[in-house]
Amino acid sequence: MRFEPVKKVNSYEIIVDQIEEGIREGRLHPGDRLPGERKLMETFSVSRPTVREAMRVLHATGVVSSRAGDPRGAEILPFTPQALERPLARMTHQHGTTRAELLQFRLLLEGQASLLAAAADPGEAKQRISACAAALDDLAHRAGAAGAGAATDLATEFGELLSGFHSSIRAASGNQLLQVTGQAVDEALTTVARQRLGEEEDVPALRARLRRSAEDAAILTQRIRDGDTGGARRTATENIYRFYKDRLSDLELKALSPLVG
Amino acid sequence: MRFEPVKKVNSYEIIVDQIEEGIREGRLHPGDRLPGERKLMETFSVSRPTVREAMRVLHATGVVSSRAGDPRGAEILPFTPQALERPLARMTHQHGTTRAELLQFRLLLEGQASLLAAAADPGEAKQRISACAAALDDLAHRAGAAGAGAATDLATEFGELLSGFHSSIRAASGNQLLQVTGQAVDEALTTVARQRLGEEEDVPALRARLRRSAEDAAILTQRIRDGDTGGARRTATENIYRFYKDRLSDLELKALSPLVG
DNA sequence: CCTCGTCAGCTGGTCAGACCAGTACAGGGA
DNA sequence: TCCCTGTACTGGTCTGACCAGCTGACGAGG
Repeated sequence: MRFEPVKKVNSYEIIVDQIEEGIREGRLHPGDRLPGERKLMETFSVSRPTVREAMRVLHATGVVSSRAGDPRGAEILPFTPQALERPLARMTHQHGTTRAELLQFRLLLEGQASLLAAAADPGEAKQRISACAAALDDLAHRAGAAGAGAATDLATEFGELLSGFHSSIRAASGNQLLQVTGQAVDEALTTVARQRLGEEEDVPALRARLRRSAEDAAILTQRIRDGDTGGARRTATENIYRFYKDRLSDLELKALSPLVG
Repeated sequence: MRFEPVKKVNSYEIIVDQIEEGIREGRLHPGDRLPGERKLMETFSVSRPTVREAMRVLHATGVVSSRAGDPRGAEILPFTPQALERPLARMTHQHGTTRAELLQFRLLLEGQASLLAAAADPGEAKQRISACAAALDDLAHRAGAAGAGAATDLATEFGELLSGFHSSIRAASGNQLLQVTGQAVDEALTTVARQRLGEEEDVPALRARLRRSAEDAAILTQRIRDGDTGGARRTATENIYRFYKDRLSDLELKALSPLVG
């Protein structure tokens, strides 16, 4: 006979589980309202602090939102990628995850996202990719012609457009997991690594890089529109690899190289 | 002049942020102990319920663990993949993520993990892959010869070994993000989809599938040991694809096919 | 000397009751 | 009709209390 270790279940966990189960099973939908705390303490037969601890957990994990004074009670929120970012960021910092691993994972995801996007049926999602690529191209021309604006502003706008381009590819892949995970990794990288990358860069170099990225994006877009799955994957990984090539250590590049080509 | 929207920060969030920041910046390490709640309410100048709400959040997200009566206070935990499983599972259920997407994501991750494992230097991690493949082979032979045991027991042991095999590959990839994400998706799939898959299966069919999986694992192991990155990726995806081929709808298979080969 | 049961002093878990600031909404004033 | 205000709630926070459980020290027994 086998025994099981005694696991004590705190009261708040029971409440959290019941509410999350209600959401999972479709009895509670985003936008629905939970009863007030004083009502909940009756239905669960616990005191208000216990109810509050449960609500705190649901609040902190992005399941519900509540405002003081709102007589409609806490609102059930739709899922957000942000819910994944917290643990991802924690893992990155605490678990000894290096920047190289983060980049490697990103390269891997973007490559597969491009492949799936190429395999997907043409439609609105693919048009958004083209629009994002066009916006990048537009910025590249504007920056080259006018030459106005500080380097940091240009770099920021550039980064946002590039991020949006990749986001549109992930969206076109048709896989929400890929989409959300990619977004979380993307933002984690922004937070973690941006300060050490591309800070000290003069304007001409930035413009050159911008032009190159715009061209790369155009090529990748074409591959995806052509439905060239293998080519899209290869182009996406090569683009990102080249993007980082001059600014990473040999050790970090070595981690990325197996995924290229 | 630009104004910012008023964001009300609850007291507990300040405490949570401070503790998480301490962990991020290396002032608090896993295994360290936090002061008791009554001590914390002094240092943060708040009441005990507020401290408790903060501790609840940290407890629920797997950052700390606490037991009643322990005078050493709450313990800071190391990061666990389980922290990602919660939001992943929630996303799967609530955000309309289908089983096809989950499988697609898994196929994608396992393929890339095998590629990276093949690219990695030989070492202890690769030996563990061989050991897991050998264990699968052993079970296949034992099941074929003795024929004892119920089908469910056999299926359970089979599933655990196969899961361990894939886990060892992810570990050998050298990327913790890949490892953790893969594990989370794996377990999410187990929870979500197992009841609808492989339930009604007779023993001979199960044995045949077991033998096939053991052979597949052996081939994949060889590719990884040979350092054949492309071959490892292809073999891994094909194996998983064939594993599911007879038990999924055409629509689901169509989602997987772009990743195969 | 070592082992083991006992017990005090703490811990976290839970409760009851209270006050305050903030919100929604109905009803009265313009 | 519109705006304003009051009211009756809400959640946020605090105080104070009790209980069950753990740890570690102490002392009885070997």
